[in-house]
Amino acid sequence: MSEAKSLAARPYHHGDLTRALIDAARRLLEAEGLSALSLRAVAREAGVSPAAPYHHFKDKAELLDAVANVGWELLGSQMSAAKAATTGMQQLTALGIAYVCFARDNPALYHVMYDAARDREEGPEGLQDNKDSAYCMVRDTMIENGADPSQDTHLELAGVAAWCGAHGLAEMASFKQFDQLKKELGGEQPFFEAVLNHMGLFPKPHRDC
Amino acid sequence: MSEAKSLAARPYHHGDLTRALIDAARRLLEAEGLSALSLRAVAREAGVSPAAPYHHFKDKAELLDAVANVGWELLGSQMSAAKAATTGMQQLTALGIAYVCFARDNPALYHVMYDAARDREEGPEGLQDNKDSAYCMVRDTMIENGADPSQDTHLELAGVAAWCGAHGLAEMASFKQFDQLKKELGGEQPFFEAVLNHMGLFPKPHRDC
DNA sequence: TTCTTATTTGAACAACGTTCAGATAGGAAC
DNA sequence: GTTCCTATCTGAACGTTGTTCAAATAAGAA
Repeated sequence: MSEAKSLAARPYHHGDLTRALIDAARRLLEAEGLSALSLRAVAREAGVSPAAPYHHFKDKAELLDAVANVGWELLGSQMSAAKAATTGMQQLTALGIAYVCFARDNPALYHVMYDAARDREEGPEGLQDNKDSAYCMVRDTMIENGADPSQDTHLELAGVAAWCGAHGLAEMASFKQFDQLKKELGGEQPFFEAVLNHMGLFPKPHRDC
Repeated sequence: MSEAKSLAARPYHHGDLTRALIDAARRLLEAEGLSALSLRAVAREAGVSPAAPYHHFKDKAELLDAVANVGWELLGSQMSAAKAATTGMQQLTALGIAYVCFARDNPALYHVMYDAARDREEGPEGLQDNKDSAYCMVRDTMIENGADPSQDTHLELAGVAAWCGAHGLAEMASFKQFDQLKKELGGEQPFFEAVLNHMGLFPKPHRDC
């Protein structure tokens, strides 16, 4: 794990340090966790001096923003793949499972994605405009499967509920307190599915019961 | 905002520095946010030297654990009050709303409560055993309102879904992306209520539709 | 080739978490 | 009341962090 040694005789000008820094940050993030992610460590990992990153990012926060964006793209592509592999109503389940599995497999990255969002008090950046965004994909899939697009408020509510529910589950899925329940339900994925089903992931097909 | 000046002639031995440090930390947390919360700043705020806290807490993390515990107690008491002020099925709604409002009113404290939990990879500490805990209160209220305690797995699932949903909503409620929807629904509390209703906060009264 | 500009470095600063020897004081034993 | 013990607190120190800045270096345009 170090770009520094493998490219020992690196030229003075790096070429694409911006990218290299983001990659180094992601490597450290998964290997050592968020608390060990210092700007200096990222520079070290990329094989440059502590001051070098400041010509590519204004801040440590700005580097983390860039990392977060990579995370959103990765999440989007994984959800997209999950949707493509299923049909009909099951697509919504597949999207939810893919979301939670992403968080389980990239816990530190997932944390960074929401930290960046919380600090600037908006939602995550390219999450509503971008067509491949997680949020829009859920919305589109709901419409494709019979939700009524003219009932705008209700549809949006369903989307928000699904988003909140998936996020809550994603953040708590690793708590040991759920181990027993997971076992009873036959594993982690059935647990995810059961919890998501219990929440408003799916638009109600008929009027209230 | 400083214990230091108001008690200028403090004796060499503080009396209850443990408590004073926790209080100072909470004050700084709400005033300056989590990122500004250094151990040195807490010591400064309490009017002692940077080394003093180490005779009361092993770590910065241990101090934050103590702050988190205060937070869980506070949350429990607010939810308890919300439950006492309502009856029947509305108690569940009231519990959910109280939970989300607590997070809205104490964002930094709420963040610390879950950070401490995530770092040690269990759920929050006194959350399942403690009778006044948020989780047990929801469970009890569900049973009091007709949920079947013999269907253990299903009941627990409902509790977990409610917990995840409320947490997700609590963390995202401040995102600007929801401002429009809040307005359409007539304010923040109706928004909370609508989202929580959409999720599995309430056990389904009849068999599936 | 020379000039301009974008990168990169090394040294520096303040702030942080943490440790440790020494100073101080409250309480127990005499 | 004096002596001793021990918990508490301080001051100074160490290594690390985020960030800034002048000076060094290289790449590309003139």
